[in-house]
Amino acid sequence: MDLFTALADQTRRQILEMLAQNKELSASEIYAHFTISPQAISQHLKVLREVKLVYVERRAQLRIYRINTEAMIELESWFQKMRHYWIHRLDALDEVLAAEWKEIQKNKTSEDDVP
Amino acid sequence: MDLFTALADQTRRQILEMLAQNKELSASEIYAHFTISPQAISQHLKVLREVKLVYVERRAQLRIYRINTEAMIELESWFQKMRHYWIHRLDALDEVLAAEWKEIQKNKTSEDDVP
DNA sequence: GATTTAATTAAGTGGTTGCTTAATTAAAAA
DNA sequence: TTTTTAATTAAGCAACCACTTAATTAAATC
Repeated sequence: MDLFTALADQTRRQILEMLAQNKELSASEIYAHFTISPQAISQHLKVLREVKLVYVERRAQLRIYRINTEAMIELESWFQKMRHYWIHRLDALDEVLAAEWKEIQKNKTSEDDVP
Repeated sequence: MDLFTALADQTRRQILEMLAQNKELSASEIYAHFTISPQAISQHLKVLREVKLVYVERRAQLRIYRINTEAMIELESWFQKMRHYWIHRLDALDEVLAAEWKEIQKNKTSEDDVP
């Protein structure tokens, strides 16, 4: 089970999205958002723990989960590497820059408003 | 089969890496780099076609493959969205920026040498 | 037309996966 | 101490997945 495989499942992606938006969540808080069984969620959380996309802290009977942002950045770095590859293909420079520019503009306007 | 699921397999990631570095490759050129059977590679290429991570052109008996960079950018945008989430959590701002800064510096030094 | 080349599709299979229900463990509350 | 709460682990299963070999399709070459 590697990082990319862990991301293949939509439920797990949704869990990560929740954890990206919240400092920490207990297992109960996480599975309250799903219709599938708590045991199924627990299995997904186990996968995420094993690939270190999340951390868990035992707090009495609570299991508190947090996202590992460094692992997320590591995943993202693969896409940056890929972009680097095709950007540095001289044959594709013009068309690639145009497509990227369009996408970067779309994302950049919301990312620059860091307080 | 969605974009993330297509990326779960290492062989498919390797195919995409090859296509990111080359304008186009025939199926034969692709599977020449692997020890698994050509039929297995063909099945992986089919997955990549179905989720539109690659394009294929019939050129006589050749099947010429190219990467769809826009789909790659779409995938990457999910990570950008996730980063946006945790950056905008006020509780995590300090520690997150530190981890990100370290990673961005690592990637930025190689990405700025666009010719 | 027969043979070769390029590639895909078909069929089969052992292992994995995402779900379920059942059972267990750990801690708090009564 | 018993009951409740929180969560995980165990067991089961149908569907899926990544591989294989076999067969087929399409185009070029002889």
